[in-house]
Amino acid sequence: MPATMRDVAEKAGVSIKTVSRVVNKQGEISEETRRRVLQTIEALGYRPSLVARALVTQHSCTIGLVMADISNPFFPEVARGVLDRAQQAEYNVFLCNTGGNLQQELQTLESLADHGVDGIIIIPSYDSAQNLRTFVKTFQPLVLVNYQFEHPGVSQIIVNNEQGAKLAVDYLVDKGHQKIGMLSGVQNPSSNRVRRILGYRQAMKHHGLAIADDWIVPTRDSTVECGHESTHRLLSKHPEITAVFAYNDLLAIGALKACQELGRDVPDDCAIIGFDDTHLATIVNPTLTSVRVDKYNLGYQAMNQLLTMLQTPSESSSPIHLDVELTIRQSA
Amino acid sequence: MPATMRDVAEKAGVSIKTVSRVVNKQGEISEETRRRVLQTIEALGYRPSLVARALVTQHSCTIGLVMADISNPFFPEVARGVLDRAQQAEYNVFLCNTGGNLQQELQTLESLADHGVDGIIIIPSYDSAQNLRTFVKTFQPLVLVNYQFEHPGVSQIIVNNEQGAKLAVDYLVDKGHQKIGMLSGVQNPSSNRVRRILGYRQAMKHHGLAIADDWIVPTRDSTVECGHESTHRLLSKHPEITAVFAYNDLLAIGALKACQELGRDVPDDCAIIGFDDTHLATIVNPTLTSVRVDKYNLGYQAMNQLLTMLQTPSESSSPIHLDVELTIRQSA
DNA sequence: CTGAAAGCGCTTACAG
DNA sequence: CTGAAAGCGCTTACAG
Repeated sequence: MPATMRDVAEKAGVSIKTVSRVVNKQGEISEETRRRVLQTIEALGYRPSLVARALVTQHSCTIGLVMADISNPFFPEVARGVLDRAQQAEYNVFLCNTGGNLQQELQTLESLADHGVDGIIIIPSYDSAQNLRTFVKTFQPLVLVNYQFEHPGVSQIIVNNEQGAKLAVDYLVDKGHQKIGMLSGVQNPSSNRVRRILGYRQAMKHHGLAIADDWIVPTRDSTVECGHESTHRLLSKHPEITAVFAYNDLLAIGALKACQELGRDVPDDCAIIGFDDTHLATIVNPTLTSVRVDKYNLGYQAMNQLLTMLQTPSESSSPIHLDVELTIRQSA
Repeated sequence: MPATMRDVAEKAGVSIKTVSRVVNKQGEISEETRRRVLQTIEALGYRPSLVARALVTQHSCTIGLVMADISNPFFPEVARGVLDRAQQAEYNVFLCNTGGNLQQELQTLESLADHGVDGIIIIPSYDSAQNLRTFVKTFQPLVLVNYQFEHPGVSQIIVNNEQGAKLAVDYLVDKGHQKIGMLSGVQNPSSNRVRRILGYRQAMKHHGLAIADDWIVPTRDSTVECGHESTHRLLSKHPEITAVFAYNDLLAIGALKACQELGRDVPDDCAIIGFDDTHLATIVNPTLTSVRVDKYNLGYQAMNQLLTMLQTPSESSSPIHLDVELTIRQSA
């Protein structure tokens, strides 16, 4: 049985309240009492129970981090950013993996609330809107990563997707490409997806370049396999295309494979650019040029924003946009 | 302010205790009262506070998961296994990332104890022994992943490293290789490392094959770059080597690059086998043959073992060994 | 089948 | 500078 505050108080011959004051460094205390209490704490190896404290302060120093799939190389970096910032502030973090299942997502959120977390950071799925609407009624504050959803008590950290697509297209055009295809990812209305497509369209337009409708190919999934298949189809049907901009690195890596099989040299016969700049980009051959998202910072800023909201609950922030850059490697 | 048990009791016109009984499905209750209480709970959107419950039951339904680096592709899979099993049992999981820093590891462990977790799963660093000895005195139960440390209240889940090395060597020998080098990873006494080297030595011996001392090359780090450099040196100094067994996939991928630069075809001029079978193995070209570790299951079994210990605290288990297999792809 | 009392380990006003 | 009382939201014996 670990020692309690009462144990310390009895052994030191003071009241519980005095021990509490020493532990929390609040109020004036005679130096002598303080020392004696501190010694007793040391001797008994006393540590305050955060559970008991949480019950009375309604403040647990814990938060929840909810995402679809920690196995996806994008997420661990975000998690690390959250964890590092949380640790600085002496918060502990519950990690929850929903597997992209909406029902489980809602259960998870409620379970976190039951555990008394002070706030939640969530990277929603494209179709989480209903869950968020339901949940935000009973729980705040919330920080959303890469998700458009305005609500009091809710903050958003969003990657500048349009800028990323624009950087990719500008670079390709600068290299002399005019017929640029896009692997646009799973056909859903995720704002990540919509905005990357939008950025691509706008950039092309800005350069006075036309886009054939079927240069933009949605994929069944955002995997290497799908990138591979889709690129095969795209380049067979439209051999005039000399560059491919992919929704993410996995699709881009699939495109790399397809070009190899089609005997098209990368980047000379076909340039390829990915998105996210995961660690996979440096491992493939040729290495992948990719739009770099500072995933660690995404998590770090999300936690930082949550801490701000925890301090000043009134805080109603407009979305924070995170800039991206283009990391140039061999594939383009 | 969320509704409390007292709110429900008052509104339903019963005692707090009766509400508690309904919520916890314990004791006999007249069907009519039960229904009325349930209705009130629904109406008020009441959810029991797990914090309050934890304080009295000394049982929080939370555990801690401690690791060095969630960014390393090995760990997210383990985490997923832990999370899935935890969720089945309605446990929530605190994730802690130590960055391999021993001081932070200890602080993290103590912070988890302060938060009242029921148990902890830790993937220790090679030099965590002192921390574990200190911490286990005040906190149990503990489950260690891939770490040798016998103690009451401590269980271990360990990958069968020797078997993995043996599978790799057996396969290479079967393919006609006799001079097999090894990239043995960072020179530290981690049991993973020691046992993979041991397995390699034993398997070679078993086939009657000699090993020159400098066929086993430690690396500065376990990264692609180090695998790259080390393989360059190894193959320049010992061109007779026709196969390389690497401590992990990253080193093996570095070896792949080195062979390419040296003009040695993989697998014909030099076969390469990695360890862990991370998702990187399928992405490189040629794809990497690797000793498959069921990382998800490693986490799943760890959580399972922790749950067992939580139910029967006496449980003093011997280490659980997880078998591995060889996933054959193009590199060997 | 239901309830009043005590207590989990702390902190928060309120006194002195 | 220090303490006694009440209470955070529950559960655990103990009664009836």
